[in-house]
Amino acid sequence: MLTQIEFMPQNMIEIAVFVCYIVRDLCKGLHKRGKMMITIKDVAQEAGVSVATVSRVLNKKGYVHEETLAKVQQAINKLNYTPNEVARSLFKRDSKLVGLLLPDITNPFFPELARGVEDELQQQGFRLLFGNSDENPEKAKGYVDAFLQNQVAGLISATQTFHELNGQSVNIPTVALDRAHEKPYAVYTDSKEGGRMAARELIQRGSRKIAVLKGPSHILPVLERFLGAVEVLADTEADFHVISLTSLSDEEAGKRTKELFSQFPSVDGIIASNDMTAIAVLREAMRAGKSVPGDVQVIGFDDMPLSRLVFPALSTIRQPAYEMGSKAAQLLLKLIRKEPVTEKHIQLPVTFIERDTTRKVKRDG
Amino acid sequence: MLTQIEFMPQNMIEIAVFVCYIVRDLCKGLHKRGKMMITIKDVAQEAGVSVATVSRVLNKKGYVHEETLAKVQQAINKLNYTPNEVARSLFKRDSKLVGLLLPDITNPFFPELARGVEDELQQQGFRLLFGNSDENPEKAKGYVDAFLQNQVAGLISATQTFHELNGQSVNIPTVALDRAHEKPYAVYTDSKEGGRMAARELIQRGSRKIAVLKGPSHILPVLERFLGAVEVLADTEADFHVISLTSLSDEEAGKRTKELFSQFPSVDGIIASNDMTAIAVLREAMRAGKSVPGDVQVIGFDDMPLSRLVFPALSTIRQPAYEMGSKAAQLLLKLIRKEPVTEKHIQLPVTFIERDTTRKVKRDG
DNA sequence: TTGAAAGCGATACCAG
DNA sequence: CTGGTATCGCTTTCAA
Repeated sequence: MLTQIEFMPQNMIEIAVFVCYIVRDLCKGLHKRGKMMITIKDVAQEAGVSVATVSRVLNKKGYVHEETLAKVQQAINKLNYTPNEVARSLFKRDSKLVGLLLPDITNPFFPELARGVEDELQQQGFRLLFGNSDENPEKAKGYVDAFLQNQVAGLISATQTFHELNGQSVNIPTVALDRAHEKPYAVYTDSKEGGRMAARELIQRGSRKIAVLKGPSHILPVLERFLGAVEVLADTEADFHVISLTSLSDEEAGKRTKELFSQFPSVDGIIASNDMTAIAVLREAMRAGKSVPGDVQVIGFDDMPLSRLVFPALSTIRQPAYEMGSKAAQLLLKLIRKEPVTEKHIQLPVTFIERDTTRKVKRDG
Repeated sequence: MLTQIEFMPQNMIEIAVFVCYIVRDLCKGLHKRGKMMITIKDVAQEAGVSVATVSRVLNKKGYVHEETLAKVQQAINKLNYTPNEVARSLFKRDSKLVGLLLPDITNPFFPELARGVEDELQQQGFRLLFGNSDENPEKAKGYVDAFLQNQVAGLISATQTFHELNGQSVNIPTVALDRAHEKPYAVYTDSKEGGRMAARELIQRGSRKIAVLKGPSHILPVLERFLGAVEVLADTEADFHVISLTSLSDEEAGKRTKELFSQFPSVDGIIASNDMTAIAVLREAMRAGKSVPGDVQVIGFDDMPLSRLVFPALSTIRQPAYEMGSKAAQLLLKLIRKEPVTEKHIQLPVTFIERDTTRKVKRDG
């Protein structure tokens, strides 16, 4: 603000200049003054103390006199002040943010997982920065960079492509959501055992001509569950046929299943890559006029929320998605707080969920 | 660092004191030195210029000499420097973050929507801060506060409870994902017309004893679609029966449908609250041995990805979830950039997706 | 075209 | 117990 008027404008030009000065001075130091925000300074002023003191009460650190504390809290309430997390983060070199990298939230397996992560973090005062990588390394890197630039306190990643850039300098707490022994911290399910389980259950329930839908092998847990199934199948006298899918899309699964039924009409058991493909299989079976589980049994993998809703309700190998998320979050939180962790790798069990696409087993004995 | 050694220690105590001083001085100003990060200063030093200059090339603002520019860029590459978004945000009083508040990502309608938002933002260099409100005002408020404290550049909310706290001082760009005329900016579908559409299609295809599943009326679009359906139904000579659900859970829908079939076995058309409930209905119909669409037609609302996978594939009124998300993000981005917006309210059309739970219409004429 | 310096809001040291 | 102040990494005047 002009503090003194140094001259009286005499003509238009001088007036213009004068106005310019006023405007300039008015704008000084206010390069961005859209929204005013209440700062710790305002609180200090209101309470008649220093910012240091306000900071102390904010963080409940150091000594503050009872009365002072009351004054400060009053000021805080009166002004409706909330501390600026950004300023905090800048100074502390970390934040209350956690980055979550998923292949694709649109894949029905992930929402539950994300929810598990989110619930756990939310309870502990952390927030989620979230991205879909589409298993695209570029995108994944973009997100990790962005997370790092925002000084997230930790990272949870369910993408395959993630650990490749992990080698970089991601030296913040990180937990992976794959089976991944090479990674320092991870939460996963026993996919191979899941595969075995699926095969066993089908065999036990009488299937002898089994088709296995092999998902894209570059997705580790998908490969493992396939391997598990084959391991068991190879050990029986059952015939089996492997169908290699290039994606987990339901179109492809549907199409290939149709072919399967016309090529091998006698197939009496199908182990799908996951629930999504299992449902596609189911649909083709119905279309082909097969009775499920009478003519052909079908078993999925994942146990997405909708699997129990289809008709017939899908039997499947359940991965506890929500729990995986929440365990991962718990682990991460421990790492962030530098609390001791006993289990660096957490393996959650898979379970067979018996519904209506498999036959009821006859009690032996 | 001790710059001068003022005395020579003579005995153990003095040595101890001496060591203490050294340690203290070494630690000075290094309250948190876990991970070193490369700052603009390092780049400046490496390039032999000032930080101001580096900042200029970073932001492509102001004049920078060709050669200087080259030097700086080299330094940046050499050091693999990325600017700290937090520091940036602090100064600029906003960030490259956008807050997304959803009722529950686990509800199959939302992942697609979230993906739409995310894709759009990601392309424009923005990142997503994300929370589930469960339509709980406390939680919603918690998230909005957190978003604000992190200086998000904008907010997208699909929760009912959101606008209540909107009255507060949320003076950053915000777009709502409900039909909400009271809100300044919103993206939504024409739910009422959707409801009408559902009723019309069922009537046109011959249903005369129709049951309408009314979802919880506090969810606006759910209420509207119900109202739309009733509006059409009331205008025909068809009987109809309303079932009030207290939630959109499939258990409740299933249970109530079961009751319905035993109470009114002659019901020949069901308008569900959404696809989730429609699938529950479908399942009960199959269980009850009804043929769909022969005995009873079923129509859903939403068109979730799985709806076409169930058997019989679900006929439904489609809401373009992905598009809603991406439109909302586009609108928000415009607001953030203070670009002119022509449409403050964007209404997206709903469409009838004819699949196999409704009868094929006989061409009239 | 460049650099020095003043912040952005909060924290933590140190001296009182 | 409290206040002054340097600092976090970056942007933006302003003067050179």
